[in-house]
Amino acid sequence: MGDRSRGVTISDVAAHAGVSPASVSRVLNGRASVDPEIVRKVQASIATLGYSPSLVARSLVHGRNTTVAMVVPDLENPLFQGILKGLSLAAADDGYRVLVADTAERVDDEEAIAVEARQRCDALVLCAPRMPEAKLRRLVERVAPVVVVNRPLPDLDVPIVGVDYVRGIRDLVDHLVGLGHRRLAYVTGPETSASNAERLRGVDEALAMHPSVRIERIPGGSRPEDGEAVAPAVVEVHRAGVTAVIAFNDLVALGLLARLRELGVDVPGELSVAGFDDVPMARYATPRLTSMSVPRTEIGAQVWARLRTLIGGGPIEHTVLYRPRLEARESTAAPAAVGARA
Amino acid sequence: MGDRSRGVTISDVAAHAGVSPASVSRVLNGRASVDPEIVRKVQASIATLGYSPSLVARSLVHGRNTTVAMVVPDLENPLFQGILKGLSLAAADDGYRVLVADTAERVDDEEAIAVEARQRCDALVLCAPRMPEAKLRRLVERVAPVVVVNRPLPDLDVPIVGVDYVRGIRDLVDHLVGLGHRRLAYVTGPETSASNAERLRGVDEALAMHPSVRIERIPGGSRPEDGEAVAPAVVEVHRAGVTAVIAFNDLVALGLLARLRELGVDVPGELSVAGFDDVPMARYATPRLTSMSVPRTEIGAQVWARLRTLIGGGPIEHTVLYRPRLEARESTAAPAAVGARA
DNA sequence: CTTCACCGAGAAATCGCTTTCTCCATCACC
DNA sequence: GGTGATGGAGAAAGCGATTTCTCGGTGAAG
Repeated sequence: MGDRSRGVTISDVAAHAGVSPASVSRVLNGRASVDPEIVRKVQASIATLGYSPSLVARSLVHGRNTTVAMVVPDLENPLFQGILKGLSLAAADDGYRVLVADTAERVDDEEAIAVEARQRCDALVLCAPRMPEAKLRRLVERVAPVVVVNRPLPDLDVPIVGVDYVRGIRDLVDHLVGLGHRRLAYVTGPETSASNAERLRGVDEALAMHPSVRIERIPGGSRPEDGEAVAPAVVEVHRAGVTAVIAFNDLVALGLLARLRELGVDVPGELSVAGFDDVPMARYATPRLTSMSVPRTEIGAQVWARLRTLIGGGPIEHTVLYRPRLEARESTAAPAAVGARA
Repeated sequence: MGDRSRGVTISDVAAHAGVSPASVSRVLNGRASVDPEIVRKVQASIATLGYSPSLVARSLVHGRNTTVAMVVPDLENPLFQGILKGLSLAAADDGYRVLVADTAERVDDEEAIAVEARQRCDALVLCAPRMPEAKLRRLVERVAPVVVVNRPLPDLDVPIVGVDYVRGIRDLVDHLVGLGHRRLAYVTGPETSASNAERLRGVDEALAMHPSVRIERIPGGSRPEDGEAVAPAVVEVHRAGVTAVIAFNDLVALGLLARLRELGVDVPGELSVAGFDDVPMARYATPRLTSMSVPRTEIGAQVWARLRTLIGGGPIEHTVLYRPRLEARESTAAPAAVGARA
């Protein structure tokens, strides 16, 4: 590991400088006052020998790694990328590094991967949108300290940082209703996805608040391909009177948009389309995609803040949910002047 | 670290099972034959105590971590994400984990970050497209074993995995020329970027092969914003006769595409646009973006293969360059029926 | 029946560092 | 000038595993 200097150890330095290893350690860590002469000699020896201390040995003594792990279902998802980036940068400021563990969407392996990752680190960040809740609860206890992302876990002592999907969907529906839409459709995410469940709650709440509105559900997915695949179904509901579609996320929305264009559906002229997450590409889509913006890197930074507290023996901080912000762009507009009532 | 079970050590297990720590270790690692009765007892004790061995202690003994680090300038870049993903999955198959170090494009910190990351790991993957070559060469020697991504470093003993940008650009130009274009433009990447330099070489070689072709250079960048910003300049050269544009990468191309649409330029009717990298979103752009596909995750896997060899004390394997594959989509087409000669 | 090779299990050394403990010397103060 | 407080440096004890070394016991061979 730190062995790039071919195994020169603290004892080598000590010998070379004619002092004890303890003194070298003191010089290294500045923990106690040391004779300036010794400091000088030790530093000289360190330079000469090209010594650099073994972090592993240090870790063994201190019982910590200054490393945390983040478990994600799919590194190619822009949301997780953003969180990883924010986490990684924030952690770096405190001298911590982040290890990534991509579970490649294999839900069954998630637990084992998380436990293994935890072994190597001081703490864990868990993004496991598909893991069954009971399993997740057990896991969380095993791997503490841990911060959970985007999973509500009521009554469990674990810090959670997430997105208020319920509110986000409500706000998005409000936006569309405000534009005059009364018949909407929601292209669902993966069935087992917790954040999809949240979004569905948002749909329900929105329906409760807008009695005159109807929202169809169309089984979708989480990737652009899913968006493409669902396009015919969307066209169908559109024919039946739906004037606006909310996709599970931007990836789906972008796929959908591409396919709709090919199917000759004018967005937003005939049909409004909105996504969720506001991925970087959303604003470069054609038309520029209306989306609910989620502060990805900020979430990552917040996760780190929670984790750091935990590692330092601090209290389990409160759950924090970020409220997505509407980014109204070109893909949503008032419905064509047909009967606006359903 | 593995301390989730509150510091139960191998000695605790040994005591509980009434055997020596050495035996517990043997049972754990299956290195030698052990009395079945002891095995049973030890396993029982392990289960009872919820013991799990400290990876750090192991690392200290073995002198390795089973962890490698990847240094990237920007985790939000789809290319690096793909490589990270491929690397991470391939490494996981061999029981290795990947630590990420995002340098946030701060070229000056790259060296320090790399060295620090290397301390924690058995090996390094270096993506440093902007680092001055001399500096990179020095660094590479310090942090070995290391694999370098996307940087040609002639005569240096280091495995390199990369993309043949030169060839890629040539092929892309061929594609455009084949469509009938004679006057092209290349929107450059960051000035200090090594892969931009490669692309420029590709441009030169292409020019040499097509004497009748002219290629303007337009200073650009590497992000969608840069693509948007450069749009007016592109329009200008278009007015002057350019019929096809190659962007440094897809992100730039996508930004450009969005802006061109707003400027009323028909792609590919009036102007063909091509990107590079074939990011996931390329095929969902409007029009679907022609690009040079780069096997991102495959590169990551290949990087791991090289790294593993190196870690195992194997030879420095040869440089491997992936030749990008043309993904001809809708954004490129034959030029409008004006004079096809420049 | 004795001797030797072999095998399995515990004791102990080791990995490279930090930290406590111990000791010696210096200083201040009475 | 003697004594206690102080401080700085080395010795040694961990941290938690692995691995070598050592030794006692068993089985086979002479």
